[in-house]
Amino acid sequence: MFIKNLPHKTVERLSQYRRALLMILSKEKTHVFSHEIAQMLHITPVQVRRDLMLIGYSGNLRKGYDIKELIDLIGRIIDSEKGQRVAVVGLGNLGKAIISYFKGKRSKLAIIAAFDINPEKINRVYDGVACYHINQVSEIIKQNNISIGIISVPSEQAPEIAETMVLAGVKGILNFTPKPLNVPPYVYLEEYDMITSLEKVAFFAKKNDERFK
Amino acid sequence: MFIKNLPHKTVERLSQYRRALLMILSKEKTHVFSHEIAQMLHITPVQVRRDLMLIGYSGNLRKGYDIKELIDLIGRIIDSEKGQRVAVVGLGNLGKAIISYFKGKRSKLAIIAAFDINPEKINRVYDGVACYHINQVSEIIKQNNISIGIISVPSEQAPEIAETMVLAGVKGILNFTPKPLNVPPYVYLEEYDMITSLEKVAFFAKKNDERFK
DNA sequence: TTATCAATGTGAATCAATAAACAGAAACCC
DNA sequence: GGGTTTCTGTTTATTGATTCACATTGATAA
Repeated sequence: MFIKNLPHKTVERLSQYRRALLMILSKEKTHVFSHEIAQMLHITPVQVRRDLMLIGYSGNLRKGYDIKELIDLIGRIIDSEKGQRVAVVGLGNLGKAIISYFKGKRSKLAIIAAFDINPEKINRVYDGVACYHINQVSEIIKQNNISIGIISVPSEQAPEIAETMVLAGVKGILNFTPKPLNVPPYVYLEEYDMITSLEKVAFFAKKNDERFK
Repeated sequence: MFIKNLPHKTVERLSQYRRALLMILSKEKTHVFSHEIAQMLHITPVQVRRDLMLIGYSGNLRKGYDIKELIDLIGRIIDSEKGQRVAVVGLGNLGKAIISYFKGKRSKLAIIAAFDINPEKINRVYDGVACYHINQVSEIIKQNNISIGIISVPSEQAPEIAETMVLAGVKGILNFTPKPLNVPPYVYLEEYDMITSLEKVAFFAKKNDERFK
């Protein structure tokens, strides 16, 4: 499946649509309206329809969208056909949280290795994921054809880990440290900065507080 | 300090500018150029200057911006004068990670309480933060005038916790569960969805992989 | 069978964010 | 002291994302 230049925000929402649809799939409904999807995610129905238009999916007038078909289609667009493997570097609280949040969620996207520097963690298995020493990152990534790396080490170590990962061949990095990273253009980088998010919430909370009486 | 309608993205970057500036403050430089800030965060110098323009800060031509002054000004804009208190509900791996990431970072924004349902955690102190039973959320929030809540419980419980928090008077919520929440307009809500982020990275990683041969 | 209704699909308009372009001024150099 | 360089500050243009407005159409009901 190949669609040119899907907007970033649309990709995010497709992931969310799929999750929401999987949740209602059981409920013996076969179809769903754009306004129902919209309500689940607190967005507008137009937004939903536009996104579906972008991926070329048509609903039935008056019946809505076929849930199963849509889940399938989203999968064919955002998943990689032959699957993608993921490694988590840094198995502190955050690393563990990521693994357990993600466990068993997507068959096409699997966390298959973790790395840490703490000897007590190495050669153990957490939630089904084996942990190796951090100096094996390159080796394990190459061996297992891992294409995505998650960085959850202390900030100072992030740039070095990123470089190792890039050299070992990952194609995407999700960085949980507040350290901005530098990667070549053929590697997709997503920064995920908890501290900034919290300060942002604090700012707008304060602002709302002033505005609403 | 009061500036009308700062764009969301600018607020995020201000938080990042401050962090970056605090890091170079030691290095006995007193001034910094827009292109230096830009380089640290991998954005363009124009972006930096525009943001600073929006908060009404002027640099010295040829010398750049006074680091100390700028840190101060950002503080006066994004921090609340009398400080804001934060509670974390759900002290699993993620909750702990948040607390330790945040520890000692900002004096005006302090995590002062955590909540869990596990008796082993209750009445203990993690990284300086006391943990209470989850049914005390409302009470403790009111008592301590906590204005910001972080939700890191399992998804199913998120809506209930959010409602409790809102009723107890929080003004902002940072939601780490993938469950979209419904809050009144006077409460600022930020959704922070790790699974979507990872799927997004996977999508663009795949796409890059196809594009760059 | 015709009118009405309730949904989709989409061009055009609006809004938000980023980048480009450039005027202006302090410092520097000769 | 005049010219050049290098930076800021801001206006304008561009790009990206969302919303509006409405044409269209299948189902339903009178």
